[in-house]
Amino acid sequence: MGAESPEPGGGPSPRRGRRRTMPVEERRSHILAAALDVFSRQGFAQARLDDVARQAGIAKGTVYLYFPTKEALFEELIRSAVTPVLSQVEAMAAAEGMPFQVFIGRLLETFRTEVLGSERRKVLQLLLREGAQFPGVAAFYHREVVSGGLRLLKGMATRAVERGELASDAAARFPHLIMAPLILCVLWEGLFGHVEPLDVEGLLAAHGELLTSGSGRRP
Amino acid sequence: MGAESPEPGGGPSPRRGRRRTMPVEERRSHILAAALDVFSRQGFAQARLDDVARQAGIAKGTVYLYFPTKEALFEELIRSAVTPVLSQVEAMAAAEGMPFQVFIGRLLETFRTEVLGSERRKVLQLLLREGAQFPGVAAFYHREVVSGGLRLLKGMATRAVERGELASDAAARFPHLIMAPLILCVLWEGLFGHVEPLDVEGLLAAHGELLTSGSGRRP
Amino acid sequence: MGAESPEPGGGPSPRRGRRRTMPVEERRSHILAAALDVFSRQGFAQARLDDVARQAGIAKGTVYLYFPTKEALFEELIRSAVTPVLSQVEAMAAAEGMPFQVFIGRLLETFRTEVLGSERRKVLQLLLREGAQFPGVAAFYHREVVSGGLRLLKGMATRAVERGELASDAAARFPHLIMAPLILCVLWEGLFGHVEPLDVEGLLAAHGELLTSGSGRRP
Amino acid sequence: MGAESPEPGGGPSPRRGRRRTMPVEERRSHILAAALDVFSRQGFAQARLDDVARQAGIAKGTVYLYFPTKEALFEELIRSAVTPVLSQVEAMAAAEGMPFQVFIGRLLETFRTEVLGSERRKVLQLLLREGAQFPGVAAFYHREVVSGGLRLLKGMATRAVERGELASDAAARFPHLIMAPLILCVLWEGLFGHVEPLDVEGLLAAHGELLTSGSGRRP
DNA sequence: GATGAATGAGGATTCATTCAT
DNA sequence: AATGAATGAATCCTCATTCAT
Repeated sequence: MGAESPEPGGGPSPRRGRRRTMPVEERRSHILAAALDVFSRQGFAQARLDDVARQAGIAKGTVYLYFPTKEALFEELIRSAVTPVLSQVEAMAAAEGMPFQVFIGRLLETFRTEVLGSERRKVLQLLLREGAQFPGVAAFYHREVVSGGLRLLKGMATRAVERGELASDAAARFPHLIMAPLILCVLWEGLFGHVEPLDVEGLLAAHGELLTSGSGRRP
Repeated sequence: MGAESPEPGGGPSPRRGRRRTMPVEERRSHILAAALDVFSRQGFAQARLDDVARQAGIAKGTVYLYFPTKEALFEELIRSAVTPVLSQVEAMAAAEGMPFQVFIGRLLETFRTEVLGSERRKVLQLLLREGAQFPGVAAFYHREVVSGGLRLLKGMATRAVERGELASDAAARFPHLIMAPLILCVLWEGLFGHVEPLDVEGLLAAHGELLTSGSGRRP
Repeated sequence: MGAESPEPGGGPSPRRGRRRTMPVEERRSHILAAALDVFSRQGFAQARLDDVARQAGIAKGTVYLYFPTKEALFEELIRSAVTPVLSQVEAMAAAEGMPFQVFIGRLLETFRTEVLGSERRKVLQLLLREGAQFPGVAAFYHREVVSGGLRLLKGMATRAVERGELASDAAARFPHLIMAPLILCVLWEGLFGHVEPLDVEGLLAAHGELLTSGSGRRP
Repeated sequence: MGAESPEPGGGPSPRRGRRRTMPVEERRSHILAAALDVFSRQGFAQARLDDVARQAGIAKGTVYLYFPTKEALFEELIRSAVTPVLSQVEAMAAAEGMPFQVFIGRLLETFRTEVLGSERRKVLQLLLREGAQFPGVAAFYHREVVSGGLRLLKGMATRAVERGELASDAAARFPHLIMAPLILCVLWEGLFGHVEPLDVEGLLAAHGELLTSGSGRRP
């Protein structure tokens, strides 16, 4: 009757959590890193934003100060991890006169250290697993990475064929073939890594061998 | 699975007089087929049992008469789709004296029609996407399919090297390389198929070419 | 590792609640009645669907089998309580030759018993309080009740003026004036009812008096 | 805004040198004005303190320097808008010998310009909509405005009856009847204003006519 | 066996309130 | 005093699972 509040028992209670203010971009990265970890471990749908927050050392609601929805967080995750990879390979490819065999060797090595051996592996796994549910992300990734990457590889392979470094133009026509085993490594690690670890180094070496097996100028 | 349980309510069950709308196994397959379709379109977590039931033309509760949980349904899905594929390739490999190049050609062709061009494609996509969340299923698949498949390919490739059909033993050491582009095709279709369709036939042909490029006895 | 489930601790637990199946329409009404009660006591925004469910004696999720959203529930609430009232007054007005004073008396009496003294009072209170937040509902109510009601009153008042029963055509031009005190009663009950109860009967009688005060044929 | 802050690096704070951007009372009114606008547009529960702050041109936290809770803000809102209205009418009523008809005319006119045509309309709408959720506010409003207002009207009407200016004592017994159409106007504007605008001037004139219809000394 | 209405735990999202700066 | 990032309780809604028929 005389009570002012419509629901006497309700209302938020006092807070206790410690607060740390942090540069916006740094916190953003923290959240993205936590999200990458949680999403890649649990899968997008299974992951709880709560876990992401806890992993990032912040409160649930704080995530929403940086990303409007769970989906947006996922999309940003993929987006933010994209540019660095490609540019590195592009730089590598820019070196004129590099033999195809050397290029492939460096490419595989780069992939091994910069993707398989880093957090980027998780990004790629995430894309491979969840991409079908996020057409926009898949299209973005295709546009920003796949398309350019394949074009670059196609160019290198084509040049190699023209120079007589490659007996077959298979890789020039389908540069996908250069990437396929790399993708396989990423997948294997996620699926069967615990059952039967893969000798990635050996596999990639063998792949390089196969790619350039018919190489050498035929008289 | 649940089909064998006696009347839960007790009392004498007039079991023989009952006519089933459909043989148990047939209904099971219907459910599995529906689940495959729904799961592969929506992803395991996103898929609703309601949709599976509707697609199977039955009531939601009926699914639980055949599979105890959603996860069990998923696991059965993968399990039930496994055996047929392998045996076919094994039969193919059994033919003595078949040149490696021919074997590879048939393998790729079989994969193209029997996997990419069939419902099995969905099974594989599903495994690739969800396998990491189902360690048991992944282990099962590795044990029942991957392991044996790789062993078979390894044997074939090794024989080919011994016969001098292959210049490099790369594929013999890492038969994964034979499968990688096939896996790539399955992935591509799910991820980028709508953005940039893949010339699967061409790619597989190029792959076969590359695999056997150094082949043939050098004079 | 060998566990099948991605999250061993998760998943729903067994249920205990009693279930009662009930004719669909009956259950719908139960929910609407509960919603009316809860919404009118707490206000739409403050009300929890949980409370509505508890009041209806069902589980939270069951509400969603009958109404897609909280808003839809609110809208149905208003919609479902609309038609009966108007038709009753229309029937009353249909009696030819009824003196205006008698009509007004009956109208006020009907409003007192059928609205103020029933659940419809809550519907009206709800509409008055929340209508501004639900333009669709307000428009619906205007179209289905207000508009027709005012037209009816206007007709009656106009006839009364023509017959010389009313000295002033004020009510004929603005039949809203006939309704205003009724609305006031509904508001008062919700706002000040506990502080100072209103003598509704007296007020309505006085209103009727005032409406027809100048009545009687002037020579 | 931030320009006034002293050296953040520490040292003794020269507090006396601080100039406030704005006198406390002025800022309070700004917040109340903003709250009135936001609350009356969105409803109390739906309104966000964030919006109030933005509308007031201050930060969210600043609101809490002036009002302890959202509810307190609402209550102050109603409280602060109360006194001015009543006193004006009281002043008007103080004029001895004013004919009732004239008084009513002025009252309605005052209401039309000072309430319907001003921010006070929003206060009244807010009270009518949310009052039931704030018993304390409703009681306050009843005590400070309604009660006194009705007493005043009752007095005027009673005098008019005694003077023979009114044929009926209906309005003297229930001065609510004088207010009812005014309330209706406020409600209508919020509910149906966009669907069917109300001719407020006409309606109020008709109301005045009706109130005094039997008036004038009968010869 | 088959059904599908009912259940209720779970999780994304909101927002009043706090507090370090 | 003012700020606004951070907090986390609260709640709508979903959907795997159950069970009365």
